[in-house]
Amino acid sequence: MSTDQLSVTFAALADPTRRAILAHLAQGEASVTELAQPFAMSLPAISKHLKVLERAGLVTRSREAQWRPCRLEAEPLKDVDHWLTQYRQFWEQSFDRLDDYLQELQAEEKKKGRKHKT
Amino acid sequence: MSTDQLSVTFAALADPTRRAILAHLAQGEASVTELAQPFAMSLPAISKHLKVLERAGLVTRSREAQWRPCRLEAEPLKDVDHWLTQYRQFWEQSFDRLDDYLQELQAEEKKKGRKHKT
DNA sequence: AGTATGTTTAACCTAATAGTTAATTAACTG
DNA sequence: CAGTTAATTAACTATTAGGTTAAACATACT
Repeated sequence: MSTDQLSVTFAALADPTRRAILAHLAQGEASVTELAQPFAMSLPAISKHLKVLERAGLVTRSREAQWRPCRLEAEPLKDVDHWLTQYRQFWEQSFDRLDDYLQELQAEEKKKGRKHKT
Repeated sequence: MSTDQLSVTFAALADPTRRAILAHLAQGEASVTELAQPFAMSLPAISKHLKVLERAGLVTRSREAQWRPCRLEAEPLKDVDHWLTQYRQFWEQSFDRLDDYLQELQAEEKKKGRKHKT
């Protein structure tokens, strides 16, 4: 796996168990066993998933007696949201065909360029 | 890897080479060799990356002589954007402390519940 | 037909993921 | 101190990811 922040975040999100854990944490803090409860999966497996989320900065943990309460951290998700902005035009253009037209124009340019070279 | 659509999309995005390819395609269609050019990587490697993007629905390809022009498809990114909405409150709440307060309240509830059980 | 260009497939390697069970650590309880 | 609860670590397994080189395939050009 790549080690840049965005790659680590996307990789962490690429698992339904981990996304379900985040959804749970969106309701507030929770302990590891609480988070594990909905899954047909051993506790160590959940522990590993939490470590992945933690490495991605999506979860932080405190200590409280023998519990490690987990808490959602949204910062990496904000980064994903920001990364997405460069593509928003591609699904928001439907009501305004200009961007679409510009894209096709560029595609045409490319095609012509290639043919000249060949 | 999980096979649900969102997992496949996130997994596809979890690689800087593939994200760079998407960024390139945001400028318009491109052939495989054109896409490969910026990378110190063999053509088959790029071909594999494209297959991953294609499986995720982020790229479609047509045929034109011996070229397979690749085109960006934004639909899966739109899905990611939609998935993100359930977390937007967590980074947009800064100017309005109410959500924050509610979250802490919930965390407190959880804590109390646990202590009663134990 | 033969050659050049663009792309994919095959076969292989290495490292990382996602899971398991069993053992260990940590903290509280009686 | 002995026992219980919460969570992690260790050791192992199977699968997948991401890369390589060499060979094959597809189309166009002369």
